[in-house]
Amino acid sequence: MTKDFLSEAKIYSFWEKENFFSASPHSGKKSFSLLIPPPNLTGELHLGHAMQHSILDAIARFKRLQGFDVLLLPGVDHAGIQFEATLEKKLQKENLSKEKLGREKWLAKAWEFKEEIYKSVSSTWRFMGLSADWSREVFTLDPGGQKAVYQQFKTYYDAGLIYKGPYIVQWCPKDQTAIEDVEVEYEERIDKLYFIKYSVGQHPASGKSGKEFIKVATTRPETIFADVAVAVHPDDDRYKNLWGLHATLDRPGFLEPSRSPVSSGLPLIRDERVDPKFGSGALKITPGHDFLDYEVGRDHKLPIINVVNKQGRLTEVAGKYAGMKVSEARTAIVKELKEKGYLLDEVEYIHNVAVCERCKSVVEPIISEEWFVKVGSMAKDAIKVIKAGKIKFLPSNYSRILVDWLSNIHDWCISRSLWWGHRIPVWYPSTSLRTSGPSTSSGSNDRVVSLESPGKGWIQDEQVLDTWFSSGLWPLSTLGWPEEWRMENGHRPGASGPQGKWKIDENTFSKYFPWDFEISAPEIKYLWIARMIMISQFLVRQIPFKTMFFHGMLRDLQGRKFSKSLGNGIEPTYLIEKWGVDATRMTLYTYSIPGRDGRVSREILDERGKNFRNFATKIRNIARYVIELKVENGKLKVNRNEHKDDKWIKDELQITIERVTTHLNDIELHLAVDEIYDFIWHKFADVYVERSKERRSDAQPVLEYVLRKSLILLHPFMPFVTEEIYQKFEERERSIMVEKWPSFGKVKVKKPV
RNA sequence: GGGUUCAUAGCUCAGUUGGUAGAGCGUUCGCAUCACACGCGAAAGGCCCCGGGUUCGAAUCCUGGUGAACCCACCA
Repeated sequence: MTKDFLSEAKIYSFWEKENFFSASPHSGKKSFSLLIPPPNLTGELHLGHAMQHSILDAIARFKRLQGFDVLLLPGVDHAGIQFEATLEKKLQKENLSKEKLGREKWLAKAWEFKEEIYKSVSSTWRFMGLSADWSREVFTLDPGGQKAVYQQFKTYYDAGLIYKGPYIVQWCPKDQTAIEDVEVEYEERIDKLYFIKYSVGQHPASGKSGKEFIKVATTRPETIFADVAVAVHPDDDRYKNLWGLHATLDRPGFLEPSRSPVSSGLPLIRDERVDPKFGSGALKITPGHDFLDYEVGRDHKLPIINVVNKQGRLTEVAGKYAGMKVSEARTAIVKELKEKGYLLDEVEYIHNVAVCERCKSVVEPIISEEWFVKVGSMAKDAIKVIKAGKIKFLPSNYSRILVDWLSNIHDWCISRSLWWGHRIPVWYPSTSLRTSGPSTSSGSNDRVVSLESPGKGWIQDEQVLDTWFSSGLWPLSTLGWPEEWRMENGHRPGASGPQGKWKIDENTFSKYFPWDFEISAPEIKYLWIARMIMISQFLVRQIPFKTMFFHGMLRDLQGRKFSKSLGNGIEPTYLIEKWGVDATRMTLYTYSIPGRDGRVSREILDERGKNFRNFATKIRNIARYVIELKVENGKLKVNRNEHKDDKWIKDELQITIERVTTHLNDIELHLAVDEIYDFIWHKFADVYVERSKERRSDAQPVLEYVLRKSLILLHPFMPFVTEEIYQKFEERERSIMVEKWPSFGKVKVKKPV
């Protein structure tokens, strides 16, 4: 760490001590609220976070200087799946596991681990100069958050929007949980496409089975035990002769007797969703393990058979293959098919395989009992407010992108088989089945929705809620909803009001909600942004935020996302340690163009970092020059006849103030940075300061004036250098943070004191 | 398959209502000038992807190509 670091830390603690970051709900000032997207508790903050936080902080500081009562609210997200995966790795090293510890002990470990990670996140925030109101800092699993999430669940439940039911879900055998479509990635892989002989069984016309057979193409021969039909396209002439005969089909004979309930006599069905051009045009229908098949099966009222369990192993349905892993079973079954002559053909086949976004293991479509929210009507309301232009999106085309997605929305699967999260607030009498799972179909009449146990003999649902269920509530829960909200609607909170860090203040909710500004990476526009809009609209009939800013993604030079597995990540601390916080922030602003991705490498970032580090030095030197004479001349004469240079620099300053202000209002920070940089270096320093040397004392008042305004203009972007210089330069003010943002009307040179 | 975005100096990119191109880094030349060598002064470098259209005039608007990237859906 360099010297600069220490002084930055000193400045930061000075600001904190002076309470400059706190919002003041009771002040008469107009409010401006910014909500920090809660980072996932999985480790260090990355470059994208650093950019997000720098943008938020610049706007917060700008608004504060403009005289607003600014609320910049920090918090972190528990990030269920990701957190558990990170913790699991850590526990493995200690030779521990979820199974060994059990739920209670594991949760204690988890909270310890949370604190550990949190410390690093929190220190990075302070390090970057984030002027957040730490007194209001929140965590999704805090008591207040629990209460808010419960209220959300209860509201949906009472409105009849929540149901539990069997559903085909993407199941991650490694993370042992259902994951959402949006959490699934597709990897291109080369696999084999197998053509298997299904013989025509009972031939109703002749009464006996003939030698006829049809070829069925599949990439997953191991699910053959869960077949319940074979489907062809209705117009496919190749199979016309079989329809009229009500033929049934048998799978390869050696597979019997398996314990499959449907072991032979598969019906031949016709369905338009079958692509006659693919493979042989005949598709085996396996509703338990394929999304398309699930739908086809449902529409044809076919049974569902599970042949793959949640551990990714075959069930007893598979007879002698039971217990084998999917991949092992596939090899073994193909071998036997080949030996017995049922494998008609196999070809290499490139296709997309669904993998878990986080752990990259192949996900299994599986039937599971899960909780859902019917979001259809909520989505419609969200579409309405978006279409009405109530929310300003940057870039603007995101409003249509979100509307498109909301228009085709499916019910939201909100249950996850994890421990880290908000446990589903549903209780069952201990006599009934309590776990969610494939075989469970507990009666719905005897369950109770409650945050606390309804009493002895009740057992809580084992699952937790999807992380996004609480993240989607973030704009509300951070401001004390539902207690605060009810208060303002005439209800006093009961004795069981929120505790912990959550502040309840009667003015908070109405003053800061809806949020003035929210920022996000585009990749979570559906997971998070769309849901916040739906949820706010449903629960409080208001939009969650007025301006929604989507920054671009920082990528590597090949355009790839930064990821741990690729090892192409660049930590913000790399830049900070090399060039300082202010320069790092400036570098990041040059990439903060709405919706536009940036390609970076260490070398490229270093170029800019170095440049802005030099810029910081430049300003220090300008200040040194200006201050030199200031000390000598306590009093300065105002020159009556304005020199042409003075007039020029003041005009240039006016233009710069106007442009920087406009660009900040439009959230075009890269342009604002450009303007201020160009003005300070190439106009003020290169021209005015140079020329002032010939008329030094005459120019002094203007030098001081321009420097003072420049520092204020630059402060939102480079908070530390500007404060450092300001402290040396001004004696009467406490901090640059309590200065006034310059206006760009007609400004006269202030009479120097 | 559906959608979005991008194509500007050697590199990474700006360019806000259409009016003969800008930054940073790099390159070349000169300078230890008393705020600053993390600097100062100067210079080279671009049919603004290609074709067509609108216009007095287009990097900027429309259309068609070509190339690149991303998002969504997903084929057994």
